[in-house]
Amino acid sequence: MSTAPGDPTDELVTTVFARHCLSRSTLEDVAGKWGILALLALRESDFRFNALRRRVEGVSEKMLSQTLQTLERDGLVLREVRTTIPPRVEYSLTGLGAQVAHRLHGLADLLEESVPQVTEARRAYDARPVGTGSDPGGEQR
Amino acid sequence: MSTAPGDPTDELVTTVFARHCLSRSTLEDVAGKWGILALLALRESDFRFNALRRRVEGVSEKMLSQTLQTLERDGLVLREVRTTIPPRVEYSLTGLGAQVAHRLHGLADLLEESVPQVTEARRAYDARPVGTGSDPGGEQR
DNA sequence: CGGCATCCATCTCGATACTG
DNA sequence: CAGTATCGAGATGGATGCCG
Repeated sequence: MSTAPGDPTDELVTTVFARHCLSRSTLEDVAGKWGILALLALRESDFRFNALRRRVEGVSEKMLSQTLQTLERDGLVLREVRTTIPPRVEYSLTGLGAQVAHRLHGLADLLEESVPQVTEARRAYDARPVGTGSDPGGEQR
Repeated sequence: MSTAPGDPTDELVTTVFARHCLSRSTLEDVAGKWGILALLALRESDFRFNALRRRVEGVSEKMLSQTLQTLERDGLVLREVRTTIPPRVEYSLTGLGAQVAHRLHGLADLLEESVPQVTEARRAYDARPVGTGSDPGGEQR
């Protein structure tokens, strides 16, 4: 009984809802506070560490480093080191990373376009007094 | 100089990288640990609170409540209350929410398919000793 | 330059308890 | 059933110092 009763049964059979599924942990790695932004940035071009840090406003050295390690571990980001002085480390997307980033770009794009809608929705939400009495049915049982 | 030198200049002109852009805050609302899962679940069907809670494994009452409030405020989720006894609250996607959820579904789907790749990538990453000497160029400058 | 290690302030999250 | 309130644990993020 893994599907809800009356489920329209679209083709979404993923198990991201499952607690310990790897796809869910990957999803969290990607979607964490900085994962999306890092992937989107790398979609524009390869970056060296500090350049990437500048591109993603507000990220700390620590969190960017940690985020990139996670993404590298998941096989989404490639890290190339040149042990020169000064060092030079280039980050880029792997094939899989590019596919993920492509999807994220679609999402970010949509949200960008929807800024006016979201702004209005927030305004309306914040403006409403208290019990917005949406109480259509009176079935008391 | 908002674009990196040598930028291929694809059409991604969003400002999600900017610290205080509304699209970025919305992105964080959506992509937070539970936002994605809630939206994906609601894509399957409408849900009442506890049913949704069961669908999204591991979410606490508090976080689900908080997540839904945020999504409602952003205009992605609709909340319908029936003040009967016992109370009955239905959650569903708005038009915008459905668009967002559609994108997220694509992402989740991709990650599902990529489970083997990610598994292997993690294994390889964890197995490697230390300095995976990728040091192609010796340009010391 | 590109890190990692440590300390420390803060914020988020989750379990529990309580309300309508 | 559908939440809110509270509190402790852990994650997050900044500052600083060190290393290759």
